[in-house]
Amino acid sequence: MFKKVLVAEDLDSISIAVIQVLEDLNIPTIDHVKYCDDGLLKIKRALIEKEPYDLLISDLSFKSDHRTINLSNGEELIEAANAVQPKLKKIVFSIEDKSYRIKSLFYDLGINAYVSKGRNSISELKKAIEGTFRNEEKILSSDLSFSFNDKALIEIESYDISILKLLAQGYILENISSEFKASSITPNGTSSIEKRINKLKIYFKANNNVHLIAIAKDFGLV
Amino acid sequence: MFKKVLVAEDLDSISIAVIQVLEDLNIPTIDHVKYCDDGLLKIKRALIEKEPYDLLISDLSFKSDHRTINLSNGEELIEAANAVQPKLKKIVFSIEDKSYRIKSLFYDLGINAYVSKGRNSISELKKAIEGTFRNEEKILSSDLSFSFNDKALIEIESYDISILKLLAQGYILENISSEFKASSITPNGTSSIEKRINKLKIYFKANNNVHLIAIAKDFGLV
DNA sequence: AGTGCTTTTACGGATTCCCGTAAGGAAATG
DNA sequence: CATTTCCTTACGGGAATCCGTAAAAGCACT
Repeated sequence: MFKKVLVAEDLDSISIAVIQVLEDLNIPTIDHVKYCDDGLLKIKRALIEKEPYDLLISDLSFKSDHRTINLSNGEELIEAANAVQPKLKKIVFSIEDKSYRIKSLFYDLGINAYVSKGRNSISELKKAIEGTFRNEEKILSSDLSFSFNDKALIEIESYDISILKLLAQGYILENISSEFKASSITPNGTSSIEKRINKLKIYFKANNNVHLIAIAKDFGLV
Repeated sequence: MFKKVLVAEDLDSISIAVIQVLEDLNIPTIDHVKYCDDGLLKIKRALIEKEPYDLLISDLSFKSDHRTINLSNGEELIEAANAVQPKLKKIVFSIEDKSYRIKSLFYDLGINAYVSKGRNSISELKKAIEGTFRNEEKILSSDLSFSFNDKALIEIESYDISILKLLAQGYILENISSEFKASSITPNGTSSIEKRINKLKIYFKANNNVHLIAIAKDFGLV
């Protein structure tokens, strides 16, 4: 079993349970951080001391408070961890259950398992840790209803997300167009962007832009 | 100290910690439900058996799954509980930190304490339980930065929320107007509604309706 | 080059939003 | 009862959207 595990989780009410799982699995070294920045520091230090972590278990969203921080969420922590220790195994333990966001964790950040916080997530977490140790790939907790074969949400790509993000910030078509030109994102004609928004509206069954953004917010796309 | 406490919390990873707090306080009877419906049933049954609960500790958001349910969140559970046992003491333990929503819990649902899930919420929860037992009023966990004297968000009233909700559902001004007429909500002229939306846009510094809804979603108003 | 195909961009009319001004009505004041 | 004030509603012009059509550009293939 794993020898050294790092837990990144801000809510004390949850970290207690996670650590308990790790203790049940007889893992000798268990470290816990409440801020992403501290997590990265610990990973770096462990590498320097030639005693690197075997596994990172991280939440996605972290509350902000008085402290000024560099890494504000689990995605950023994992990305930073990948930069210094690419082979580190990673399990995400979060409330998020939107397939779009979870898929990108596997494809873009190379995580090994995703466990959704739910009514039986402790046993799911245990299974995921064991599966990750046996080098199983793309482990999903069983309460998640989608599979990696679903085509549906893969087609929403980062281009669409960019549009939705700017719309949600109050940009009008023309602003988005010039913003895209400035960032050399194509297509960037107002008309093309308009068409794309139209597709999104059809896809999400939205009556208008306002409705579309409300839905996108619900899906956690922005 | 309290004799009989009910915990309504769906996430197993959190309920473990909450129950541990209650055990530390030597509370003889601790019950735990993962669904709001079950919570109401237990409250009713305890009343019938003449052994009612002293305290309800409830989360706000509950995940939906295969099960069909009547009460879908903590607000509804508390409302239902108030109907059958008005004097029941109530503590809400949730991740929510938007002042608007928290205030309405105190004013509309008469809860005794609100504890925000955070980095030190276990000790905050303990303090809140003790304070509630001593009949202290309107207890807020200390990481929440607002106070009940803030005027700011009180002025957003249910009329505004109705408008925002309908906007988020893709209604145009005219639809909202007729919807309000049908529900006999006044004012209901398109022009008045328009003006009110305008005020909201100024208040939230929104460029347009799309932006406004994005902000409203962030504030948890819809 | 030339052809067919797709993607991108351009344009125009209808609808809706945006925003200022003003008319109409109810309550309050004197 | 007249006047003021506040609230609601009406109206109009300009801006942004919605939605369809068509031209222009890019690309693969021959």
